[in-house]
Amino acid sequence: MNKYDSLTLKNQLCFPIYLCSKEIIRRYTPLLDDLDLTYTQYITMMYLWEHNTSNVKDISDALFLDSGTLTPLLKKLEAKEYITRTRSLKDERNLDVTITKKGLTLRDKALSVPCEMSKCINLSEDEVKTLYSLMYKIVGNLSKEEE
Amino acid sequence: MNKYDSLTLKNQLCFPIYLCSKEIIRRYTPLLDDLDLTYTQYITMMYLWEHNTSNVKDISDALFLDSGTLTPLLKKLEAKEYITRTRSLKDERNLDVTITKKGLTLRDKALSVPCEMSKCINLSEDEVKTLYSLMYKIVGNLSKEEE
DNA sequence: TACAATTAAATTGCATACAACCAAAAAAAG
DNA sequence: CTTTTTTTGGTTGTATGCAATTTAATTGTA
Repeated sequence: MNKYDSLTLKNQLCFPIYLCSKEIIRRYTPLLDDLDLTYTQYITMMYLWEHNTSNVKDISDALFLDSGTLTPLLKKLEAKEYITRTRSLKDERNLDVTITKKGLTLRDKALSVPCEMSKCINLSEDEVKTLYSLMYKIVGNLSKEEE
Repeated sequence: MNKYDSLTLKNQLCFPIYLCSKEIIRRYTPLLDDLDLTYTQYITMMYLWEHNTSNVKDISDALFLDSGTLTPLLKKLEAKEYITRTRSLKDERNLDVTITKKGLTLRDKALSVPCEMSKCINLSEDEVKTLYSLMYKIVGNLSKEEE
């Protein structure tokens, strides 16, 4: 026990969270290769599968990604013909992002991914529930402090 | 309840983990500015504060970062004069990474960081313990599958 | 001891991430 | 109805991350 104990890796809570996130995303990669999606593109598609049409701001708010990340990412999804990008007629500042037929089709191919992932994660239902709520609690606490 | 329920953001466990990691790192940034460190550089220094001397492979194993990430990062830490990089005499394939006096001094300046962070995270001791063990459980499960 | 296999870093290429800044459009204020 | 402010996306710059490849050094083997 010494004065620098708080600065050891094994006493960090953030480090395993960081590890966990990285390793999970690394594990997604081969599962998503079939869909020609990266992890970030996958969650973007997931948002669009639920909403069909949206814009950069709403996607940004939902996924906690800024335009510097989203603009090139959405261009890549457009290049793969999973979405379309058009200026809104009502408000030219907005960019309408809409899923295509090809993008919708992808949803069926993606159905096996969540199941495969949860097999890798391999937690009990209770553990998943606990973890889920703790994660959102932290995210909430972090944004609370920020106002 | 429909067939695509497993593909909604709110039913993902991985998404809040990913969010949490990102938001925590974003919160580290201003705290680490004083030390002229990024988050990844910070955990690398943390490892070196404990070990004084190491090499790329051991750092890589400890931090789950590959040489493609570490090589440029260590060069930056060298440029800041926090570490030295020299080829090992015993085995020229190895790169000796050693902390400098300036790098050691940094440790005292860093002492306030963990405390500040845990104030932002704001979880109870029990919650921290639960979360910590669940995170390492997942990391363990993921690497188990990988042999 | 030659030669193959292994190991450690470095390099290359691609995809995030975010801060900081910018430009255009729309809304608010006077 | 101008002028100012705010909002929305885009751009630029810096720093990861990782897969795949390469190079050099060392180890194992016939």
